[in-house]
Parts: sequence; C-alpha cells; structure tokens
Amino acid sequence: MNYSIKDIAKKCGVSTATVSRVINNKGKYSKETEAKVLKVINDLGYKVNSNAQTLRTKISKTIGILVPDINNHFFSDIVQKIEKLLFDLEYSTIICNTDRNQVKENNYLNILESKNVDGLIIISGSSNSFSFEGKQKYIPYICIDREPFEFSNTIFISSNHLKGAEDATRFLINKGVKHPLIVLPKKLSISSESRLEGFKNVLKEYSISFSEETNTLVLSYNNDNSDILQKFFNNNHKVDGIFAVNDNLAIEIIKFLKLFNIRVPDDIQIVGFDNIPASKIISPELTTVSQNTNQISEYAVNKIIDLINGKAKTGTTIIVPTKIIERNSTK
Amino acid sequence: MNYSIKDIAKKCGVSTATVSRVINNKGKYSKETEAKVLKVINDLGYKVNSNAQTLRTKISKTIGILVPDINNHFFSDIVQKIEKLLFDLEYSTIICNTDRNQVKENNYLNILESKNVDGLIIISGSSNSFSFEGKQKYIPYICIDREPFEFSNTIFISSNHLKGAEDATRFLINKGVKHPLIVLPKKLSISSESRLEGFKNVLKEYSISFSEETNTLVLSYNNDNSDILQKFFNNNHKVDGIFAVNDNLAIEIIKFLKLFNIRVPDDIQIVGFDNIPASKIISPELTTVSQNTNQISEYAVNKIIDLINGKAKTGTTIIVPTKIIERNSTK
DNA sequence: TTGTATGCGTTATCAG
DNA sequence: CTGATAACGCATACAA
Repeated sequence: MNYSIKDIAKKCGVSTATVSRVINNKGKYSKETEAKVLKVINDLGYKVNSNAQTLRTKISKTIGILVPDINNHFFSDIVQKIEKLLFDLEYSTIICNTDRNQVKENNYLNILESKNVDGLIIISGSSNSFSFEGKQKYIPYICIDREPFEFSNTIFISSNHLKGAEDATRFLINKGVKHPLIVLPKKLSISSESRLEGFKNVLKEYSISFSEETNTLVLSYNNDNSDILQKFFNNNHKVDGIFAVNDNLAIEIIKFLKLFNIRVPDDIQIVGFDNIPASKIISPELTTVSQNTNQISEYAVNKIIDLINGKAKTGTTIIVPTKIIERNSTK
Repeated sequence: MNYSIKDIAKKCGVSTATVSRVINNKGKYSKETEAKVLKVINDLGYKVNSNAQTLRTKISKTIGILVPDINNHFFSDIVQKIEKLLFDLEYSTIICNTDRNQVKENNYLNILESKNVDGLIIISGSSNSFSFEGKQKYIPYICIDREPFEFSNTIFISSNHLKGAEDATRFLINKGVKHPLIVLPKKLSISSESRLEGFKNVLKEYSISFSEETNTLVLSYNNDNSDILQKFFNNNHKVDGIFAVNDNLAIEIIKFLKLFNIRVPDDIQIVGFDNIPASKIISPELTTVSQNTNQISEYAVNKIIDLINGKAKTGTTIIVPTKIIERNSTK
C-alpha cells in the first residue's frame, strides 16, 4: 500500500495543506510542525506521487529527448551529457529511441505530450526537417542537428557543418592533395548536405573542377561496398585525398585501401567527421573533424530551461564550431 | 489550452463515462455514439492525460531502465533492444543513466517509483549487488548482469561469464598457447570476477600453474598504462597468449604490442570479451567472446511483463550462453 | 500559523 | 446502452 499526504497528515495531527506546504518548502508553518511532518515522512518512507502532482500543477519537471539511434556514438554522447546536466537541475529525462522511424517518432511525441513533459529536445531524426505543430498545447522544444520546418517555434542548435567541411577540405589541400574525393552515404541528411557544400566551396576556392563522377563516391551503410569501391578506384587512380562525410565511412575506406595495398596517408590522405572512438582505433589513426558535443549539450539544456521559464525566445539558431583533430591518416 | 474528456463529452452530447468507454474500447455503447465520439476526438486532436490516467488506475504502461553508462556499447545495445521490444508491447520506457553513481541511482529509483512505473529493469550498476527494498510498494524488477542482493525478489539475467571465459582460455590453449595471461581492470565487477575464475579453472584443467605475478596483469581505465605494460612485458617474455577480460582492454594491448613490434597473433595471441564494434576495426581484428544481447533483452522484457501480470515468479536466474567470434588476433 | 474545500482528468461503480 | 458521481493524490485559494 502507498502512503499519501493524507496518511501523513493524520499521523501528524495536521491538515494535508500543511503537509503539502512542508514538502514544498512553502513556509507558513512552525519549526515544530515542520520537524514533526518531516519525521513521519521519513519514518514511513513516503514519496510524492508525481502523477497527482503533475495533474494538479501541469509541471512535470521532465524533459523528453527524441533520439534516432542510441547506439550511435555521436547521439549517445549528447544524450548522456544532456541527461547529466538536466539531472543536476532536478529535471528527469525521458529518452526515446525513435529508430529513425517517423511513426515511432510521432507516437513518442504523443506519449510525451500526454505525460505532460515540460519541454522537448529533438535530436536529428528521420526527416531533414521537423515540425511539432497541430498539437493542443505548445510545448517548448529545441532542435539539435535537424532543421525545424518552422524556425519561429523553436531554437535550432547545430554544429557548423559547412565550415567544418571547408576546414577539412582545405586541410587536405594544404597537405598537398590535388585530386580530392568526397565520400557520401546514400541518403544525405541535412548535415551531410552542408558538408558536401563545404567541400565544393573549397574546390571552387582553389579552382579545382568538380564532377560527380570523379570527385564523389556514394556508399551505402550495412551493405558490402567492396564492388563499388573497387570499380571506383580502378577508374580513378589519381585520387590522393578523401574527405569522408563521417568517420564510419572513413574507416570503411581505410580498411578497403589496406586490402588493396594503397597506403594511407602516403598514397591517399583521409579526413573523417565526428571523432567517434573508433577513429582512434583504426590504424592509421584517423584525422577527423570533431563536433563539440559538450557545447551542444549545454546550449540545449540552457535553452530548453530558458524557454520553459519564458526567458528565451524562439526563432533563433545557434551554430557551434567544429575542430580538426589531426592524426595519422594525413601527412 | 488542453482538451479533456469533458470537452469531448459536451461536444458530443454524451457523458464523460461514455467517452471514456469509447476511448478504452470497453463496449457498452452504440456504433453511432462511437463514431461521433471518435470523430470529435480526432477533430480536436484530443489526447488522454496519462497522469490522470495513472493516478486513477495505478497503471502507467511504463518501464524504467537503469543503466550505468549509455555510452558503453554493450549497455546501449541492450537498452536499445529492450526499448524496441517494449515499444511493440505498447509500453514506454524511461531510460535513466546512472553514471555508475549510487546516489544518482537511488535518486532515479525514487523518481521512477513516484512516477508509478509498472516495472524496472536494472542493468549492472555501481555495486555488484542490488537490492530494491524498503520501498512502500513492491515494484517488479529484473536484474541484468548484476547479482541481486536478495534473489527471492527478482529475476536475474546474465551471460555465462564463467563458461565464456573458460571457452576463451581453452581456445587459446588449443591454439598452442603455453603461457597464458589474463588482463583485468582495476576494480572487478562481478562478471569480471567470473571471467577470472573461468580462466583459472582452465589453467588448472591443463595443469598450468597460476601465479598472480606472471599470469595476471591489471590495467586501469582512462589512465596511461604504458609504463605498467612495458614493465610487465620486459619481465615476462614468455607470454604467448592473452585473455583480456573485455575488448577495450584487448584493444589497448594490441595497440601497445604493435608499438613494440610484438606481432599479433604470431608472437602473442589475444582474445577479448564483449564483441564491441571496435573489435572489428582494430587490426588485426579481434577474436572475442560475444554476449547474446538479443537473448538477454528478450528475456528481460518477457520476464518483466510476466512479473507485472503475475505470470512469472521471482527467485529464478537465467543464464545466457556466450559465443566465440574467431577473427585474426588468434592463429 | 493552520485548516477547509475545490478541482486537476480519468476510470469505475452503480443506477437507470 | 447511457449517465451521475465518487475517488485517485496533490496544491492552492480562501477563511480562520
């Protein structure tokens, strides 16, 4: 059986109102009653019922996080950091793994709304843009890494993918690369698109011509890409530098090149993106562009809390700088 | 503003009771009223308030998961799988990152209890054994990988660490290893202890003498172990096979051995434990003992649901077999 | 400083 | 088939 505020009140010979006040530090009671109430609460191991509390106050002290895939290090890293920060602010976090699935995402959105979360943090997702409209009640939300459909309702936080990619490409060229290649996944997220754009920008900057066939290579996840890779490198002997749009791709390529005795970085230099742990394990260790997940997480929680308290306004975008981590896949 | 069942009732010209029945498919209403109610619900975008619902019914259709570190692949893998299974059963999941911190763990336990979760899944944790007692209400819980203090209140699910370690050690010996070494982290979890025990068992089986100094090496996480490693291998030239109690340790050693031109597997063969993604990235690729996270996850959700429905009894233990994944760090 | 009474949104009982 | 109403546990306006 569960104790309620009523039980405490009865045991103390006070009213439920008083108990409630004590619990919530609202003042308006004597030291003695406070002590008495606290003691009974402690003795009985009483705990508030947050459902009742939320029903009454409309405040749940809970933030929902939507994350596409908790197994992906970049995401789990951010989630873990956000969770930690929120915990310190006495918010609890409901982490929802959407599996990159639109239906699941909507489903969770409804659940979170019905649970009365105070705010939402949306990390990337299945579609490039996100809108949280048509709901009954406005719930403040932050978008990380996925552009909101309607900027005016939210705050958008993202790494500077464009500049990160430009830096990476320029880095390669400064290391002597004459024939740069960008490696992309099959379906481009909004951030991958920016990275591609950054790559192109720098080619233009250095008057290097760009063609899809020779400067672009598309790989698919989970599938065996060896045929594609083999065909590509048979036809493009000149490639001497690769910007892989993410570390997983970069690693796949390094493994492939090793197999074919193409030396990294001597024959081909490679830069990745994301700085996942595996980038330090592959040999040669991977030079990569790292996203500042600390800063992203901090902005996300600061802003969501501010929004909840009406201290921030929506319609803004925060761009977080990236950094090149130089390792041994470049000269 | 938020619509309630009352608003729907009024708009439909029926009572709240009827609306509730329709929502919950309880029957006792005509086709026409059903249609009418459903239409209004849809038009208004009404959503139930789960706090009110849970307050009333004591059922939240929510499971809490306590996980030490969501950044650790073994954990995030299990969490992700559990979440998926629960989602299909229309349970939502609250994932709590305890940061291997006892205080945080307790804190979350209280929060989850006050949110009226229907059940708990506890993955490993800060202490070797876990007990969820002294609470007002019994909440069914499952322990994964961490022995419960009191078996009778829970169901314990774990890989067969002992046998996994025995297999690994025997595997090494069968590959010709004469001087096996086990590498351990500083503080041993209950599962690491079992793995050590398994290692010792097999040495005995093959009449290989065991001494802490020559057959054991302790490394610490996050610190630079190169001094320790160097000293050890200077004094122990004979070592020709290593069982690392987990893949991270194994990888660290491989990297070290490479640096000192000790060849893997030619000079020293290595087997890890856990089959983390990085084990396929290191070269040579790591032979390792993989835990069956699919099966662990499935058992966990089946059992917690059964417990909730009173269809399983506590006090049992489920041991899940492991499997050796042979790769190139062994001959 | 304390207590009474009301309502948050739901479900369930009971009467019709 | 339908409706009125009480109760879940809590916080608060108001009265004392």
